[in-house]
Amino acid sequence: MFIPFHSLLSQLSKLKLTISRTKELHAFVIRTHLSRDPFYATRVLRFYAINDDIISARNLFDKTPQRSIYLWNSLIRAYASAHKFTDAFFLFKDMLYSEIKPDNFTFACVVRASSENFDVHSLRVLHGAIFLSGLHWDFICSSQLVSAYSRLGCIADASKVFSGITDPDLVLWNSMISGYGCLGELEKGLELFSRMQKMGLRPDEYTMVGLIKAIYDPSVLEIGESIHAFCLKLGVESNSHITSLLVSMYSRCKCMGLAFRVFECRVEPDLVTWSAIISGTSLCGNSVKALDFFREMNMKGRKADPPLIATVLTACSQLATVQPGSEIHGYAFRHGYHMEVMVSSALVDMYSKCGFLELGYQVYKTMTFKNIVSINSIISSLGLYGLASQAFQIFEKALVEGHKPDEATFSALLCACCHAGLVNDGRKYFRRMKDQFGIPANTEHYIYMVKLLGMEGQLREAYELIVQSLQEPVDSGIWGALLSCCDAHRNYELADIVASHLFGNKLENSRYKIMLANMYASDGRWDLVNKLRVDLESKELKHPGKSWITSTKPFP
DNA sequence: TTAGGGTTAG
Repeated sequence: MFIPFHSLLSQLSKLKLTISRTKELHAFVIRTHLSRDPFYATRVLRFYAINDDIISARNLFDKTPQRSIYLWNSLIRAYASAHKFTDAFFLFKDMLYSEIKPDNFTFACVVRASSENFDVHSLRVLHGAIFLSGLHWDFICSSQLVSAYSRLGCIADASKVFSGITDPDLVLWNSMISGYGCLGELEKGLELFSRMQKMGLRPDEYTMVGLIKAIYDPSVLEIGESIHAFCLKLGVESNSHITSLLVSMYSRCKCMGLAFRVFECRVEPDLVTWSAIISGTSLCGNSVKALDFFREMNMKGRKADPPLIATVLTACSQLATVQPGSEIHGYAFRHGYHMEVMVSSALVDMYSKCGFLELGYQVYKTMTFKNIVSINSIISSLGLYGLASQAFQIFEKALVEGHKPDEATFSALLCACCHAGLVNDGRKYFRRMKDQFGIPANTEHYIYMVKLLGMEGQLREAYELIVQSLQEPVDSGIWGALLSCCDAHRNYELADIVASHLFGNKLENSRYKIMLANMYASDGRWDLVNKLRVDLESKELKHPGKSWITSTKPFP
């Protein structure tokens, strides 16, 4: 039968085919010398890229003497989307030495690649090159710069790029709002949201995604509900991204009633939305119900993919029994997903949290492909069991094998140090993280360090570490950890200093106030205890009578 | 006058 290839050619660059059909078309392209035409060369190259045949794409590129900017950009993009970042950057460098100069789309592509490769250094170099090319006014370049800086947590840089644009378009506003959203900077996101509307721009689903992400906990539930209402007004609530994000948002706000309602409005939820309801339910402490959702999904004939299996395994790891988790292991095996790195890492985590470290270690050992996620999960597991030295060995071996540690690796290592009480090793890893790997310490790292130093009674050192290394306002969790140490060591002098930081930056909450009140009570400072009690009771907190005071000293 | 390329979810 005649294969109507000519009819396929018009949509060649968007065509995803079966392997045999791809081979046929490949043969056709060679037979007809189609790729010698500069226009078709690009289309064919993109066709190869979309069909995961990057080698043919490269061959075609090499054999095309007259390369247009389209051809260059298409191959750079093909490498970047295949996460072959080194190849993408090498090709970009070749381009700089060729007669074709990069345009705004080339820069947008490599900027995105540098952020996906977590490479801040390259990003800054590219930003400089964009500036020198005079492309910093371009919307396509600048929106990508805003997104890339935000993805890497450099929100100040993102904001600087954004403010440099006089009349930003919708995509630029959305990129900036999304950047703030990822960091939970709700106020700033809302401010931009209001400003863009004053400028006459109508928000769209991307805008709403950015805002929903900024709703981090129950204290801002009401704002979340207003954002939800705005989605209804815009008519974007049935968008699958919006649905799944609303489910996650209500779960973070511990408001499962609303999460279920959003979920039920969806006739055919996609896998991401199923995943959101499963992880949300589990996050709110009901892993049994989370597994019921998984069963329901299967009854409806939906087949889970590796990320969804990993989510279900995380729910299983919250249970006291290993049986559901091992059943999911069987499910993954039957569907051929047990060797997927995402699934195996979740299995390691699940088995160790359910009390079967040995089974988790077996899974880890049999993994054919390991990445930093799986390495982090075995380090965490070993740490959890107090086997710090084995965790350290895995870490060193991973370095030798060329793995690049990330912030979660150091969280796992510091956690292992905490469980084993290894203060000096903790200090050492904390230092190496910054000096050797250039990873800035995050809130979690500081909390582990505070706990570790607290164990040895080195409270001053912990305090100095916080004030020297972080800019105000320090995340309240770090001060909270130090406050607990002050309580344990009865260091009321330092507790006062910590309290002044907390109150000075409006970071105090009822938990810290109760902790402080107990310390003041133990210290006999009843005037301060009463002041805090009045404050707590005025906020109608449910702490009847004096029961929140646990001090052993008598209340006068 | 043929081409594509910038912001979203687990």
